[in-house]
Amino acid sequence: MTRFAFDIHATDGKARTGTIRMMRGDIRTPAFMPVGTAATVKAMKVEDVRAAGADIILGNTYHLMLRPGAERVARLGGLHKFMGWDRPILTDSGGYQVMSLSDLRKITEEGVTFASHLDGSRHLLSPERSMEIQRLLGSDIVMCFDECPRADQPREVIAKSMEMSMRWARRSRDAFDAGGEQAERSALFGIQQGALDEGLRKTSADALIDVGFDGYAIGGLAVGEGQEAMFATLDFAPQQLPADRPRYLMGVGKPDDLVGAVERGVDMFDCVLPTRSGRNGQAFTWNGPLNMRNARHAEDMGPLDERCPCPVCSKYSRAYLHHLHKSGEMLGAMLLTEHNLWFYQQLMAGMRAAIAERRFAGFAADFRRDYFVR
RNA sequence: GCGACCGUAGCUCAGUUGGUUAGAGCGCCGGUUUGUGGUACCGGAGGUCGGGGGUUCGAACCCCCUCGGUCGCC
Repeated sequence: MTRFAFDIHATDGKARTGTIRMMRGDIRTPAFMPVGTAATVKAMKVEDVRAAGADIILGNTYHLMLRPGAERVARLGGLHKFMGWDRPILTDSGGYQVMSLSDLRKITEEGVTFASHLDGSRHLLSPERSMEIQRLLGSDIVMCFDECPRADQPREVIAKSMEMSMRWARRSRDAFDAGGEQAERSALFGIQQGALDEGLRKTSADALIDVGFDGYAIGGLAVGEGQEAMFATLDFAPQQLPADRPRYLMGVGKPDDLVGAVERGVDMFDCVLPTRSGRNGQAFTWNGPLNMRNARHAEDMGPLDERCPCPVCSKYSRAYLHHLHKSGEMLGAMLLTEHNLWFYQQLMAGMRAAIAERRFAGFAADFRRDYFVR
């Protein structure tokens, strides 16, 4: 069995399409990974996540270490068995969540001590502990423990943070390699930092390449800098990373972000948007996003999206979805989440096919024409 | 017929020693959400304070009349 391989089937401009082969299954790229933070893609059964077209989902070190605890998940047979998903799982390392969720963070060379958002209890997360937790979870793609600074910081702060993340990347590599049998079944990705700065991004990429990883993530984007700045960074950042390895843009994004990033050479994505927005009434369609709470849907018996073959669009009306969301019914969250995941997966499938047939530019133009109507 | 209490935003209500542009929750209208703190967050519209008269520099608040409602007593 292949531990990890990345075959690129076709390229079109900077865009590529391929397959990542892992022991638990193949991942078609460009890939979108639904976020399943706490051992669940919220509001979705795993069989429905798969039916939507997902090859891989994401889980979280930070959340699972706090509840139910990594050691408990291990005793229960690992994350896959625990949640009923037998395909690949990528686990985030906790670096981002420590920044975005916890209080009382104290960052040292050793790692980060922080207070849990659940009960205020103190915890330490370091490269070594993050690798251990991800091993206990049984992760397929393990992420290096990094620090994700806010983008609005001075260059020297960004630089110092990036340099520490690069030292942590080497420690993550060493700890991962010491993980025994689990290391022989899983892959480790490094995470490039450096915010919007081309020089820092290059330094970061070279440091990661020197260590050597199965794949390379682009971190520290989509943290408030705006799409224009993000795209400007993606004009150079992916090319600084090895062409024969998957490139993963962390935390992105909106449908138009995904198209623009694939256009610039990105292979993998994850984002809470389709699931979180689904819970809050926003539906993504080929004609742009819709707020299903808006009164104009109240008596619209049409489907969410005429072009969508998903189970929701083939059965339920906009009027019904409007009612469910106005009423706070949980089925509303479930149905919109399911549609949104289908939409995201169809978008990825469309991009893969377009790249394979070398018509990506046309696909992107058609997408933007329809998505930004009105 | 008499008495008490009550009438403030679409709904339920807050608002006294009378004092700046009358508030809340819900509802309504709209927006936001990017390596997820699962019913979130942000903004907006909306009121002749039942009606009329009076007192006062000034009334949702005090006085009189009136309309409507609830309860109680004859």
